[in-house]
Amino acid sequence: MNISMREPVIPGTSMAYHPFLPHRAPDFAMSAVLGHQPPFFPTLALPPNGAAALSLPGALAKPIMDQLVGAADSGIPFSSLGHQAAAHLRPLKTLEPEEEVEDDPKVHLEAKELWEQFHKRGTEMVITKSGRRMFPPFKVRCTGLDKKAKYILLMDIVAADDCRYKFHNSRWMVAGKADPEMPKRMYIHPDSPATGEQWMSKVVTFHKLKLTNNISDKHGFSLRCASLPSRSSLASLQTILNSMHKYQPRFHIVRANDILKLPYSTFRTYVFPETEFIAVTAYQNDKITQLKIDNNPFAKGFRDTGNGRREKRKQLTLQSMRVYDERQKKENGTSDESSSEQTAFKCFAQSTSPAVSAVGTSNLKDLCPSDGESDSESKEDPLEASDSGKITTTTALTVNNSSAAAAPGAGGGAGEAREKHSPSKPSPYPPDSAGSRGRESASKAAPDSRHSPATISSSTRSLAGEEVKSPPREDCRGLAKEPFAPLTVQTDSGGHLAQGHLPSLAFPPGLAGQQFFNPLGNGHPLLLHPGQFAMGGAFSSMAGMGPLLATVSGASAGMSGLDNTAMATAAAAAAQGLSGASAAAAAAAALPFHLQQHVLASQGLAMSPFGSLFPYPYTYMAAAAAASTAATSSVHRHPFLSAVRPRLRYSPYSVPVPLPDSSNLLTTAMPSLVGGGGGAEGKVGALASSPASGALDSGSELNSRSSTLSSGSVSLSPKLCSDKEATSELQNIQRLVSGLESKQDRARSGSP
DNA sequence: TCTCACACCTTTGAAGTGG
DNA sequence: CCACTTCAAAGGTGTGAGA
Repeated sequence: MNISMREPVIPGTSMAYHPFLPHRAPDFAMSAVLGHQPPFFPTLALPPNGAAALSLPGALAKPIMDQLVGAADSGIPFSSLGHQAAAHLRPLKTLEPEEEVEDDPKVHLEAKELWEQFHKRGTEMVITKSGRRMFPPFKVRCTGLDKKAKYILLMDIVAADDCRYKFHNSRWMVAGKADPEMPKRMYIHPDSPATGEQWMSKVVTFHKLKLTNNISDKHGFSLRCASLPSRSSLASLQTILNSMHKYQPRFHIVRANDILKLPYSTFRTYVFPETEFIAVTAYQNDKITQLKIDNNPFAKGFRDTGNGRREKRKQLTLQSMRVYDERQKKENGTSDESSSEQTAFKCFAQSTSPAVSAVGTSNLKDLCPSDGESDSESKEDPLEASDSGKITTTTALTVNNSSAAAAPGAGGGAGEAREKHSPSKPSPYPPDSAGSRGRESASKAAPDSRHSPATISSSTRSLAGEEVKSPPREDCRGLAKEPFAPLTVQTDSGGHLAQGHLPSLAFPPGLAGQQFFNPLGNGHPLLLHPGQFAMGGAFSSMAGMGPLLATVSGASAGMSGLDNTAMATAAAAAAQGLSGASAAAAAAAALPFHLQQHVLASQGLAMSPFGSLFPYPYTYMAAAAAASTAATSSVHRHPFLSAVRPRLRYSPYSVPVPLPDSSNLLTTAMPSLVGGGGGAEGKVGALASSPASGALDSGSELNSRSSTLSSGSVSLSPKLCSDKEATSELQNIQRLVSGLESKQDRARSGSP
């Protein structure tokens, strides 16, 4: 990246996009300057003091983008572009070789069985104003990464469908159309960027991510944050969800050595259908509650097996009943003592199950008839049962994978680390939090780090247990050994995003309109751990990235620039019941490419009701999203979970080239369907054994343990940074940025 | 349906202790 | 200086009452 901040400010750019303005978040988004679909339009949510550090010369964006878009549309060689545009093409071009290097990432969901158990019951995730963690925690293990290359790992949570749900008659039912979707945020793993080797050596966890329904939540660290967040808040960032709506977490791998390159990097997206959940403010399904209680160590106090509140309550009640019984006996000497006693016991036994064999345990038995051993383990240590015990044991029994167990080196190391940890104090998330403290048990984590041969193959299970038999899934059924397997999308080549073919993409009914196809086009802001901004390299390169990362400025042209056809399309889409986003996407799809960007950007910005936090709400998606959404008028998002894992490559760097039809895309997207098409999916089972079992905790010991991270972009773990240090870093950043700002101000005033 | 205070629990890190 | 233990604060849970 060789772009200098001394780039002259180009006039005519809306100040609203100036990132230095205090009333706006340091939002910057890279427009689809070259016709590709940026995986998302990131809005960095930053710690207050560091926010300015990401301030970028957004004012440059529009004119440059106009040049690029114009060139892309007209086929003008980039070399003929003005120096500004050309300057911004350089980094893109230099990235190409890196993107060309073939790696074959595979992602395996940790605690898969646990997730499946929850999923069978229609998992609920509690969301609160202050934010609640996900349980089970979202943890994955990566393989197939290029050991040397650096990757950024992200997670986000998107709506699974367009429905609102209600819990009625002990089951979740659709209760209408979804409420307007909350602005989404990308959660960047705090260890990002790290080498593939480092990622693969650990379990990547995102348990620090919290779910909230509080739209004024500040934990995205917007500019509006008035004070330096506490250390705890640094480590826990939140994403906003709607209660009673269904969501799907997604995991993204981006090969990039700098967070700032995210916008033009290739995204590989992995979706694990079993991680789908319904957000609730209070548990609706008792079974879910019990399952959580039985598995979440923090809820230990509610277990029937221990001395928790429930047990005490139960005992109290039991005691009072006994007293009552005795009184009855005295009053009525003819009563059957034993029977009355038993009656009382039966009553509780039925309602709450015996202490040792908890309800949850029995539930698990129902779910997993064969894992009696898990049960016993869970009794001994429910905590272990949650992640290591049950899951690991079950895994050992049911998952035919010895790769993890065959990783003695790493496992041994982890085991040593675990020795420090008191066995009586297991971590709730052994592979991560325990690992972060060097207590991880390899013997437990290793079996957990199984590979999923079916990881890349399609799932035969649809959401909510429905059996949606889409042809692709039928085709892949034979390949899928596991009921759940991640969907993968790789964003890469951008040809199909071009205007001409957009509406013609023939996605399977299930995929068309499926949000999954625009998953990264949602305009997710980025949730970054503050430590990730303590990157000298990042900031230095950031300066040059300004224009590219800057928003699609000048999008204020907005809808006024729409032609009638586009408007009609949008109106029609809206009339057909599409969401606003869909309608917008439809409109965009009907527009010339360069207009699409503007329209969408404009809408997104205009519609953002959340101020600085959400400059690019859902509608701020680009062409791919538009294509997928517009491809069908019937919103059928579900299918993306039931369909074959698509693997799309949206190259951020290529000029849009219309595809003849969708077959090309699908060929790439569904290698499992098109024989040999995809390679990655075809290599099921060919995974190398996972190295260590360890945790790449959000707290992240990665950086502290490893000195191999490049010095320029090492992300400091929040845990490792004291507040003082963080403050200092942020102040430095602020100074840096203030310098940039003054530069830019001068440039702006000096330009015509 | 949501919010809040609450009790119960784990995690975390600092302080203390001993070798 | 290191390893270990102890302790207290912080924070994660589901509960249940009330709005």
